[in-house]
Amino acid sequence: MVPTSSRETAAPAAADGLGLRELADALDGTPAERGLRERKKRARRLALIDAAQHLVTEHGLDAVTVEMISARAGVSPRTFFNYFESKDDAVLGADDGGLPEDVVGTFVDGGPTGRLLSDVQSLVAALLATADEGHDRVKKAMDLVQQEPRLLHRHLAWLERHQKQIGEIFEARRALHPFDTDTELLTMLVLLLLRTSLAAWERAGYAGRAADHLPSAVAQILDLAAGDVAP
Amino acid sequence: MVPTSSRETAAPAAADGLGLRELADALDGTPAERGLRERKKRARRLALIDAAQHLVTEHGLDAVTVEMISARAGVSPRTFFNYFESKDDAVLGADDGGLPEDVVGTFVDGGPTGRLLSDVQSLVAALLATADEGHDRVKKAMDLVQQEPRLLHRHLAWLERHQKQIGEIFEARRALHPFDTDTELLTMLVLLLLRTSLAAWERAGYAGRAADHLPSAVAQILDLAAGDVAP
DNA sequence: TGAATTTTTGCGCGGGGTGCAAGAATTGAC
DNA sequence: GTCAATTCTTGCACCCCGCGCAAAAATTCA
Repeated sequence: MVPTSSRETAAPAAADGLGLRELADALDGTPAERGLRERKKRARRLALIDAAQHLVTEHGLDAVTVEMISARAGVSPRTFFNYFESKDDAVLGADDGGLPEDVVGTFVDGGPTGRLLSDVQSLVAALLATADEGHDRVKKAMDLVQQEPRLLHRHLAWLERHQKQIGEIFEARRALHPFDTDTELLTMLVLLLLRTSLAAWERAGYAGRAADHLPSAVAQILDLAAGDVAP
Repeated sequence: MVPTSSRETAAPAAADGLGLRELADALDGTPAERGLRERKKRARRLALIDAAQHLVTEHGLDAVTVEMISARAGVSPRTFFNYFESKDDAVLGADDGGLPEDVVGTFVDGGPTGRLLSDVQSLVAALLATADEGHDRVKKAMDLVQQEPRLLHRHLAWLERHQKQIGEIFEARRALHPFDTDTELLTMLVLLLLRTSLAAWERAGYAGRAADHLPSAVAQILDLAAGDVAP
């Protein structure tokens, strides 16, 4: 449940020179985990995601069973459900991550720009930043969503999970810096910006970072509005 | 699969005076169906929706099984799946309906206003109009979505089903009257407007028609944009 | 090394959803 | 009204998802 922030990956990680380092890398590629248990857990999780993504790209979502995935990952089917709530979650490697506290704080305090749309943009940018950490797994997940539209609803599942948090963030800001926009609408706006940015990122062949495509999405909304009020 | 347009309901339907009329009304409330078969089918469908909605409001979504629903509706569990693809569809009474051809035609031809946002608004209004036809069933569905957020993803499921059609509509218009906005973004915008309007309608206690709350949603977007470009 | 804790795994079960073929009901022709 | 064609329902068998439970295996800590 705790957001397994993959910050460690990019961190300096000065050599805590143990012979276990090699094992850790062999298992996973992610160094500097606290213990054998944690490393194995992480390794299994990634193995399951990889297995799921491989199998689905090859045979299609419906032809792949949890049994196949767990077999390919070398664990029992029952164990699969210790790691994921559903097959779809494994395919997408649902990492969550949540919003960083500092970003939330700034937003609630009426920042960073003081303009609501732009500040929502900063929230979405923070969300998209987690996509960049996810290496190829996120990209593969994107491709799979494209290939299997049925997976699209997981975006909403994600929203549902964070709906409350996001709603509270908006309410907190509203209390300090009143605005008229419905919380409902803003929540959907977050989803819209996420989807649009990720789609554009995908169309660009995953060049650069996902958040690079956010400004364009926002600009399109501004254009849309400008074109409507003053044709 | 064919959208069971509820146009017949409003149609003049000159009396094809059979004694069966009473039976039809007893079964359903909707007069003037073509044959016994069609009427029974409609009656069963509505019975299943009512059963599902009743049971779910009473016991919660997860405590209700397809078996219960079909038992309450007086059909076999197997028959349930002749009418709905999933339990959720029955609960929401997924009626679809699709977009009326004339509305689509006008939109593709660059109408009705020539301003993209406003014209998207007309599409959403047409979609919302079908919600008004649905009497209480739609309202109940809305309440249930509120009560069981897990049902929310059916909005997206709906989108998935029509994504292609909607995308094509946008592309068709783009061919005649070029614009820059991503099809992706517009599709999500439709969803955003739908959700926001329905939510507002619900907050208003279902007073008036769902589409009445659409302009406010659009206005909020315009405000958002205006506040961002010129604080 | 041995006890405590965590995790995996096998087992069983309820429920969703589908293909199939038999049988019941509706329809249309006569 | 009767009978054949069509359509629909239903029971049956089946696979898969997802979870609770308890035994067994692995890891941690002393």
